[in-house]
Amino acid sequence: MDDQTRMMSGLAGLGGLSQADVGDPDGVRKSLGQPQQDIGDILQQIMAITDESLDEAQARCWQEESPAHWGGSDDPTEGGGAGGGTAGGGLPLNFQHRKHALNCHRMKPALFSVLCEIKEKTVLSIRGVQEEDPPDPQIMRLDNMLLAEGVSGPEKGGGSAAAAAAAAAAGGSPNDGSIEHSDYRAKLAQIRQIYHSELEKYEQACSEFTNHVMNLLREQSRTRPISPKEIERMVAIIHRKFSSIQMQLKQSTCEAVMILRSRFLDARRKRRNFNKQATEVLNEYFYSHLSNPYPSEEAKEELAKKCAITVSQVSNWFGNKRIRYKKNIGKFQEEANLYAVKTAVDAASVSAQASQANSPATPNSGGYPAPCYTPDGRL
DNA sequence: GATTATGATTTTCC
DNA sequence: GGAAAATCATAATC
Repeated sequence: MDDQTRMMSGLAGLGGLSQADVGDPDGVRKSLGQPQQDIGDILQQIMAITDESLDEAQARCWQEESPAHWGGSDDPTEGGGAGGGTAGGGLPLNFQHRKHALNCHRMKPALFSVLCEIKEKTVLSIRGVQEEDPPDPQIMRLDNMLLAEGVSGPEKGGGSAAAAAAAAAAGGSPNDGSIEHSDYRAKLAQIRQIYHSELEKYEQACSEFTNHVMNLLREQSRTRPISPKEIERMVAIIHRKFSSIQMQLKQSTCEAVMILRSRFLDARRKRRNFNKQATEVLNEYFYSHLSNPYPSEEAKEELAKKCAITVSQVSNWFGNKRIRYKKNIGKFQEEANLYAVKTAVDAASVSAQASQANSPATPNSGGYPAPCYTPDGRL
């Protein structure tokens, strides 16, 4: 059954109602001029009003209607009949009257529901497919990032968690209490504040605009068929528009956090010398394994634990030490002698077996360490 | 303030 | 991918 047939059959069903069923408010009788208004005529009236623009209607009514008809109206919404015969909006009274009569008609909701149904199944059904968008992955990424950085969601002490993570990543202690750390927190809190303030503004504007549009559509739904579903769709469209603005805000915030974070990490590059004990442990290992100063992963972990530094710091230290020793053996000779003696003393105090266990590769224990190169030119 | 020492990063090589 | 080599950046020393 096509829409037109369905509409007509629906209307035919409505037409079968008795006058008592339909009712007949006085206003309608007066305005339509017939005690038993045919349903088709009502439909025609509706179509006439809804199809034509206000300007067209106004122009037509001004031409068609004689001034004698402009006398007055029982429509309280009109501006009264005296002095000119037009309603508040400048529309002829007849036009206003007819509209009001239709609004009051008991059949209007049924007719409008049929029209809404037709409308729903034609134009809106096409849009409906496009409107069911999945959540935007970009927004999800931005949201996750803002959440992780402590900008959105519950406050993490001004982003101290992120700062701690950044500090840990840089190999430093998160409890440094450095100036950079507090600066980072303060600036992140500032970004957070601006973000929330702007977000609130957007949400408020969105809410206000949505309400405005909803009221407008509800008002218009008195004179043209607008289903609640259509209003919902319109609201969804508005929300999508505002969410695209929100995405820009989120992007800007993410960029600001990234810049701040990179500055913070740069600041963390400020190196701090390892403490004396850590340097001693590392040097001891280096000079006692001078023939093969390449600690295994296990040895690195052990050294890192002993020195309270990270494994990568141990790797860095050995990398630097190897290259610098190789470049200037003479300069390091004294230091090498010192640690050789120390190692010898230590070795004497512990069992030879323990000494072996401590040195997976053949250690240069005892004697003066001398540079030793591997065939490929390495130490 | 210049110099040196040293931890970290980047580039290059195998 | 790991190590060497070069380089950067800052702490420490004079």
